[in-house]
Amino acid sequence: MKRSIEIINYTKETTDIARFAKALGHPTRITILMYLENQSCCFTGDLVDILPLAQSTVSQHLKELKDAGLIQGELKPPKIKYCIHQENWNKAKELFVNFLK
Amino acid sequence: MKRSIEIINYTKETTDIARFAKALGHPTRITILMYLENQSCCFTGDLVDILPLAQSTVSQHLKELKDAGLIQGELKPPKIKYCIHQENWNKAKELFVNFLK
DNA sequence: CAAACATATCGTATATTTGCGATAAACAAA
DNA sequence: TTTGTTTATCGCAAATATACGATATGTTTG
Repeated sequence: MKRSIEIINYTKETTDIARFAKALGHPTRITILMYLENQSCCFTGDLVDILPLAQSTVSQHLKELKDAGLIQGELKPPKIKYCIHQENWNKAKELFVNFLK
Repeated sequence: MKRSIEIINYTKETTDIARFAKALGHPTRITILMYLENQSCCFTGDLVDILPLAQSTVSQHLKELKDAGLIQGELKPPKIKYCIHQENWNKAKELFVNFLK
């Protein structure tokens, strides 16, 4: 897209909140995270079974959650166990609570 | 995009969280909301002065925040005063806190 | 009514997101 | 080593988001 020359210098807090929020900004990803909260952990395949989406699509949503730092994957060959990244989860909570004060 | 025939039936809570999060998923909108939290209210022009973005772009971000229910506009002709929509703001806080427990 | 002002909306260009099927990669088991 | 299992990645298409300038809208003032 056309863009102003100037590059906007947001504060770290601002970009952190926006980054977490963006990752949370899709109902499928919320569903995945709610599932993880209940099960504490799960495999990609479990989610593929639950969600009416292609395996590649689920994998892509997981990647986005991982890139945002909200989940982490642990190798349990040939599967991968995904869990909530508790440290970043707490950080996100702190940011949101403080922001939505 | 290509889509599975099936329409996904997310819970209301899921779509509510995702909708709020999506609106919060851009640093410019976080900046606007932080400004509103400090000033309590402001005019579109104030934000145009602060942000290195075109007036139409700022207006568009405000529309998204309004559509998500996070802010509300009050006519103070010829200006429009924007404030945080406290009721929905609290609702968002509740949803996030509960979700990020 | 005309002019000035503030803001929204339109039209458009580009970037990003979302989804799929196909394929690749990594590992276990035979 | 081959086969099966699981997951990630690639390539593509469609949808949505982001940004801009131009224009429209609504209101006050002269």
